[in-house]
Amino acid sequence: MTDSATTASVSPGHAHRNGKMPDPEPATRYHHGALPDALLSAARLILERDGVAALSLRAITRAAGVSHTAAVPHFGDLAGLLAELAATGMDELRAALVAADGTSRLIAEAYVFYAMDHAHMFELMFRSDLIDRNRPRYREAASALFAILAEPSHSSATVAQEEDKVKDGIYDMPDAARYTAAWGLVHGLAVLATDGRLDPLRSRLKDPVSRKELVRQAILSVPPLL
Amino acid sequence: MTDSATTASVSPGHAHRNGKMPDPEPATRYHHGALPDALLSAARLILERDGVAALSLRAITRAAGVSHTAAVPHFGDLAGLLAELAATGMDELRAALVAADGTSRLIAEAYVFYAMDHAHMFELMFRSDLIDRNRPRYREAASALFAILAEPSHSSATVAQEEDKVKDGIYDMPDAARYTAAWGLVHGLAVLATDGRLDPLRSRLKDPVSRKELVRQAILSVPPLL
DNA sequence: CCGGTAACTTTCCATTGGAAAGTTATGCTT
DNA sequence: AAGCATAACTTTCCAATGGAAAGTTACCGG
Repeated sequence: MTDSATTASVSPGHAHRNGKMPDPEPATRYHHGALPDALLSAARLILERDGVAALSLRAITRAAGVSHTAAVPHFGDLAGLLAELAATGMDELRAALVAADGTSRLIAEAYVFYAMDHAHMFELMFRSDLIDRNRPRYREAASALFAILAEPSHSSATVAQEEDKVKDGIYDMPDAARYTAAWGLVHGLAVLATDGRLDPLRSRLKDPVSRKELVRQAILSVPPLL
Repeated sequence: MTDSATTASVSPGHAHRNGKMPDPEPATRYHHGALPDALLSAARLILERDGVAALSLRAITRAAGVSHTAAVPHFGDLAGLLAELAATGMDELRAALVAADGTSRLIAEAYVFYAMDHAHMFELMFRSDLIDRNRPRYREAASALFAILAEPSHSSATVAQEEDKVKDGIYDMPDAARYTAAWGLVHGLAVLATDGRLDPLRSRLKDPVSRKELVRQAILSVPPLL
């Protein structure tokens, strides 16, 4: 087969910069109008359905109904496109952490659970060999994510104390060490869990529990770090 | 270019099953005699020099001076070969942990430092999309590695107590949670550090330190888990 | 000595990302 | 309102990949 199965054809969407409608419904048109979004949607679809390995330039463009080089003007190359997609994942993870507002343990849980609930996206987000980490969009999303983890407002100290500490975004070692440990813990748990690395242990459990429960207990076994 | 640069030609090695020397030095011979080892050596060379992305079947076989399908009889496919290579990495990491015998913090440090000192190998070891995790050699190496982390002998309890606990390799939840957290922490730190994810934070440090120092402080900021 | 089989090589193919060059439409300028 | 620069695409081409298939070579047990 040449394509067929993977052809999900993401619709154009129409959003010309000016309000002018370009044409009612010309089955296929040369200038797509909203290709970047269409490509990202198509890529997301493929990612969620078939995993990162299926994210080929050709599969994505095929799903969007364009030629396999059509992404170049917008994203440069595949790594550029995937970086933009990964950036949306970063945003979502960040939103999940913000939503889990509360104790540092709930934030930690939110990090790992997001990864488990969006394993493919999470993998893409940290596959440095696949994405162009220098894309501004990605850089900012990534740093905004870390900012949540390094936000001292979760701690027990007063607001005034903490606002003082974070001045100019400069950290002192005790804080940096704790943020690093916290990120390391949740990221490691996320990676191990989504990769099935915890299952051998889980199957040797006296009374078995779900992946998430094991992760939760693991987080609880560590005193709050933030 | 077709090859040249990547041609590192790993020497045959000679180890015919019987003691009989097959031929003094016939520049090239059809039956290599020790292809599996030669391929693994070549792969290791390429991995350490150029990273996992360079680990193509063709590059490896080229470096070993054989045709690009010569690995099939021995390893099945590329994922099989890489799994064997990754297994040796698992063994080395395990050895490093054993050598770091002592407090659980030193073991944790050894885990992360091995990853940082052998970043490419460490990446391969956990790239489930590249390796055939079902290969017995890999499975055993991986489980042996975890066994070190889950070895209660690092704790403060008596030998008798612990030997009792680990009976039949069945864990109860409190232990499992601690082992999971410990592995998560060191693995996460290893992944983040080797991927350069800690550098943005590091550059915002009041008084900068090396990657390793940051990692060490991070580990120290967490109470011993094992 | 000979036949079976494992260890290789050669050839072939589908798939990939990207470069290069051609085509089409858009919108800015006058 | 016309036309022209240019951005958004398509087509074609290429080198590289992993693996299947079929052909060769050499070892090894009888």
